[in-house]
Amino acid sequence: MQMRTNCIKVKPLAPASHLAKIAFMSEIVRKPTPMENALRDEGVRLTRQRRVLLQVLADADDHPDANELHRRAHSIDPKVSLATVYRTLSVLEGAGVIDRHAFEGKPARFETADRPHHDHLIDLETGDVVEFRSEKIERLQAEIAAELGYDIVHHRLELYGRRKR
Amino acid sequence: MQMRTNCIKVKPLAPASHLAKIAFMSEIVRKPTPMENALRDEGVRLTRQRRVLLQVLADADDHPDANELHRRAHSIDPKVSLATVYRTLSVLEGAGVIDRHAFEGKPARFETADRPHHDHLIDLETGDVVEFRSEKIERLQAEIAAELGYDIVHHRLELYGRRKR
DNA sequence: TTCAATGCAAACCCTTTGCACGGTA
DNA sequence: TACCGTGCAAAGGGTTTGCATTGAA
Repeated sequence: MQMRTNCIKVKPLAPASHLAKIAFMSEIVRKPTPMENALRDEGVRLTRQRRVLLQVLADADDHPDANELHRRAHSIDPKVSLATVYRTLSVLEGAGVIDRHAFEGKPARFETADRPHHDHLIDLETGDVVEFRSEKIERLQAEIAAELGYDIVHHRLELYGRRKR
Repeated sequence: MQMRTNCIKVKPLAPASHLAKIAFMSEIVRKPTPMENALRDEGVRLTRQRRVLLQVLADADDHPDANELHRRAHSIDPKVSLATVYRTLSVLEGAGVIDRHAFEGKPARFETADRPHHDHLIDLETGDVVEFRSEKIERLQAEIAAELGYDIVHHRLELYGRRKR
């Protein structure tokens, strides 16, 4: 999801032997992503670890958990620890740039919050997550809460199912 | 919730000094509750600990967690351990006589499954749980899952809110 | 009498935290 | 340079499990 392809500005046709140097340069000239800006707005430092995690999150389209995010980040840069992944995830959640989902008592799974609100259907066999959105359900939820005398702060709707065959 | 008052058959006006004996007798003559029958149908033994937990669950109307259930059961009979509470809760869940809810990554909370399906609104300030049911939402959920090519096995709808004032 | 169920404590899993060091602003 | 963020390992909270013992059937 979300094209974060590469805004990396590199001379085309650079010889392979210069890759390391180019990668280093790209760190400098790349324009800040929306998530990076959000972090800056939070007044927190933009460390190498956080940049890597941001990258991994932007590339993910499968709602990974903290462990999986660490695995991916660590494979890009071994200097990313699991503790930092957790700490950064909290910061990002606080900044509103990612959403945390606690499906069925399982470890929390994360996704970037760059798309409009939606709910989830979880495939019980594969763990796959399908996203959907229903205006009608959203409206009904608000009505119900109002009737019960509450203001909704947030809500969760999860469907657990098996693929029809 | 649910009247489990007492099907205990005891001579009325029994002197207080005989309470212990009467309690013992009531164990014998009390007719089995639906939950006890469900356990028997599962082919598991009906131990003292399980009877106590069943009792506590039947009396609860506040969606207690395992720890709280243990506290209550233990105050009735100190010979109920937390491990047994967890083990029995699993058995009961398997037998379909209780429902387990994992609200917001918090410890699981339980309720008897003797009433029709309903969803929950959680008061973010007090942790109170309000139950509700919406046929419309139920129907919409089924439609959505079908459109996505899935059969719903179960679902969760939780509203998190703050009391209006 | 048998073997499922128990209590206890240790183990588990996910997540958070204390501390001394390291790197961003 | 200041001090926030880090890695590491230890601690935390909820839940499960191995094992010898108990007790329901």
